[in-house]
Amino acid sequence: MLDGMSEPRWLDAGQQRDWRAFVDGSLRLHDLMDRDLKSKHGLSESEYEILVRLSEAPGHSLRMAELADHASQSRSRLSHTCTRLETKGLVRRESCPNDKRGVFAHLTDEGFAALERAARDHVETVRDFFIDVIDPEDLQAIGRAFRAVNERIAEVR
Amino acid sequence: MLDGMSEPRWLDAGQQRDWRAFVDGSLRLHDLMDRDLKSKHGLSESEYEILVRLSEAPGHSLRMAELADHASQSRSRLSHTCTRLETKGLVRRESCPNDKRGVFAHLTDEGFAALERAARDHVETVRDFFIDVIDPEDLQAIGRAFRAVNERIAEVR
DNA sequence: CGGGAATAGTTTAGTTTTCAACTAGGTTGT
DNA sequence: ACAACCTAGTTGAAAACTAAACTATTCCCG
Repeated sequence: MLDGMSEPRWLDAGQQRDWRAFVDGSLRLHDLMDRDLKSKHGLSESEYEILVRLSEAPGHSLRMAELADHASQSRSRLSHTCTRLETKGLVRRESCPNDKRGVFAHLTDEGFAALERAARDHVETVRDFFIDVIDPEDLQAIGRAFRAVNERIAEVR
Repeated sequence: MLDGMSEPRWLDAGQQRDWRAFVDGSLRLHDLMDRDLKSKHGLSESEYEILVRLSEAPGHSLRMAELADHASQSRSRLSHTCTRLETKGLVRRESCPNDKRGVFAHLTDEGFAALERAARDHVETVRDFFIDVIDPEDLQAIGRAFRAVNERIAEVR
């Protein structure tokens, strides 16, 4: 019975409360991290995230599409952000020899150094507002849960 | 020994993995919810959130500062968003009699109707990509954890 | 009371993000 | 080989967001 009019399956009180806690918490947490990185290192959270992913890639470089994927950003957004990072001298773009459409984003030494400095402070903030206020068991639950969420989202795109 | 040079307390592998799962998951989830609400109802996630909080307030209205707080938005952002919602006819602003600096944001009937329509679809998406893929125990852990995060963040502001 | 500090909210300007259009190179099928 | 289609990435304009300055009111305290 395909029925657009039927009552939706509303969340129960507990589910509602937990979902809301997540929505609020994640908004505030991202906001906090963003301000913190900006004020101390002049990097937005999304710029930071790009540097992190590049630093973990073999040769400190990654194709744009892959990087967009790892950093959970749209390609368009990544293009703009990379332009910014390039003018700051933290990233360099070079075209891919095999596929002439392709572009590699490459973390510069200066970029790596900037990331190292930022990461030291960032990890303290992550601890202070996230890790250290959460029961270790609950942290593992968060890991399990969000890995499942990521898998589910990956299915539809 | 207040020492800016000492090694930071890096996260262990598991903490790192769980923190990352959350960062990615929350970015993708917010992105998904935003697109979903926009395409089906022409509302951004933050507009939706404002309507929700107003709908729960006594008399469907709330002082701007309170609303900003409930919706985890800056006051500036709320002002802009409210202007938009007002031109859409979903919200009305009226000045506060007691405190002449103050402004009440009030959900219009049209706004309430729009929210009801949006909420029906939204809850399905929340289930589909969040509630239904998470073990109920883990969901409760998320609730506990993010309530703690919110409390910690509230301390510093 | 009166003056300085604090609070509520808006506005302006600058930056970032989104959306859709676009360029260009690759792939497939005939 | 070529036409149709797909993929990679960029761009430009519009929309949304941020930060800081600003207006107006209220609070606090000598």
